[in-house]
Amino acid sequence: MTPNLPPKPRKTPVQARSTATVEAILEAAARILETEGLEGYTTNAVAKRAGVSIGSLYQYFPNKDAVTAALVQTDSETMAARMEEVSRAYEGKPIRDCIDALIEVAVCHQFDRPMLARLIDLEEHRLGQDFGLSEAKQRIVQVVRSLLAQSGLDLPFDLDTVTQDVFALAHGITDAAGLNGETDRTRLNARIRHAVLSYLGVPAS
Amino acid sequence: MTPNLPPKPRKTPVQARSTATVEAILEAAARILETEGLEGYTTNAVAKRAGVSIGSLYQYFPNKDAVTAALVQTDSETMAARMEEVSRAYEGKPIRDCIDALIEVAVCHQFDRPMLARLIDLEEHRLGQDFGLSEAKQRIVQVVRSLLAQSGLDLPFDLDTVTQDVFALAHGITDAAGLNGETDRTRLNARIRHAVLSYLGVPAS
DNA sequence: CATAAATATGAGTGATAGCTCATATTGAAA
DNA sequence: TTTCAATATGAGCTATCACTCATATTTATG
Repeated sequence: MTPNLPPKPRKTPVQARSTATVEAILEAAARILETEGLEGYTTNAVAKRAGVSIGSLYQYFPNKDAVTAALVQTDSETMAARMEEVSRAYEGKPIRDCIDALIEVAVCHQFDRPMLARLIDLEEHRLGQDFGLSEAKQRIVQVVRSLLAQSGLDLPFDLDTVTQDVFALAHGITDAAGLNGETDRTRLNARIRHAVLSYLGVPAS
Repeated sequence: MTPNLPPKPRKTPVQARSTATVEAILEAAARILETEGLEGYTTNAVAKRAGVSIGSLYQYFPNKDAVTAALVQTDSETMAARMEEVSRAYEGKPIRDCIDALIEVAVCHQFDRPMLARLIDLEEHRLGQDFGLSEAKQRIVQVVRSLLAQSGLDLPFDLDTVTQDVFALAHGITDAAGLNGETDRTRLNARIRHAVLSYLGVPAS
């Protein structure tokens, strides 16, 4: 049986040409979400802005959600890589400095493209775990979790809760600042730093 | 000139019947956003769940965005009223208690319907100020702003920044908890309380 | 060059969403 | 009861969106 089920239409790019096409599509998707929001986020619009035909898009992505999922995944993996790098670079150094650097990364990630970050977050939840999205996200959490575990701090709640809350409050503050049109990143860093350190109970320097 | 521009088709309900219709529509809209998300949020679906015809919906709302805007506005006004009530009730009492009560209100507002709260927030920003949404939101902010102003606390940043950040971090923590499927509201309150009080520099009790 | 695989194209298709409008029903005032 | 405004109805129009497919072009390889 299984006569001719159209075999999951997603070719893997092998030539440089098609790799560029896929990259252009993902970049276009990001830019459209950023500037037009979900309403303007159509596959035809993405293809057009990427400078490729709609047919090309569907050669590499079986459907629209797959484009979104790829965007989310790329985004998460970039973030994970940066945070792991910072974590390595600050090994042995004071925790305050490491937290500062991590905040810098996180803020940079969502502050100058607030709408995009927000919508990626939304779509990530909508798509759920069914697309294998969670792996990179867990690596991100793990960086902070183990940093806190090794810190010797007397945490106000259990380790997982504190980890989640630190992310969440930093996320919340950044989100609000971004949507509010703020531009002073240094100032934003200072505020998040204050919020995080005081939540953790790190004594003032 | 101006021959017969279809005069902004929005009737104001005058009989009890139509008031009930409008309420049913808004309630249905909320429930659909909560359970189906933006994908299932169509005017036809809203009308169906409200138990009215699609034509009735368009008698009272000129378009889909107007339904959303009304939902947002109702939501904001409920929130504003509750916070103002708490603010009045706790006048003269210790600021810690008032903050607790305000957190209770805020958490209650978005914790048990996290998806709805999230999407309302998103749509609110998408619609922008063009719908006169901001008035109730400003009242909400004002409650906390004046509470802080009268507190005599030595704030870590300027008043408006602190106000915004307190909202944002509480919002972030609640959002994450809600999406994470947590159910223990008391515990969540404690965490937000800790985050807010330590951010504000209120000494431990 | 020859050939086949990889890649690109874009008009077209089916489904659905927002919204209209002609008509029907209900309620209130006289 | 008569009459008219208020309210309700839902089939159907139009636009748009996700997605397909037959065809054309480009590249790799021998």
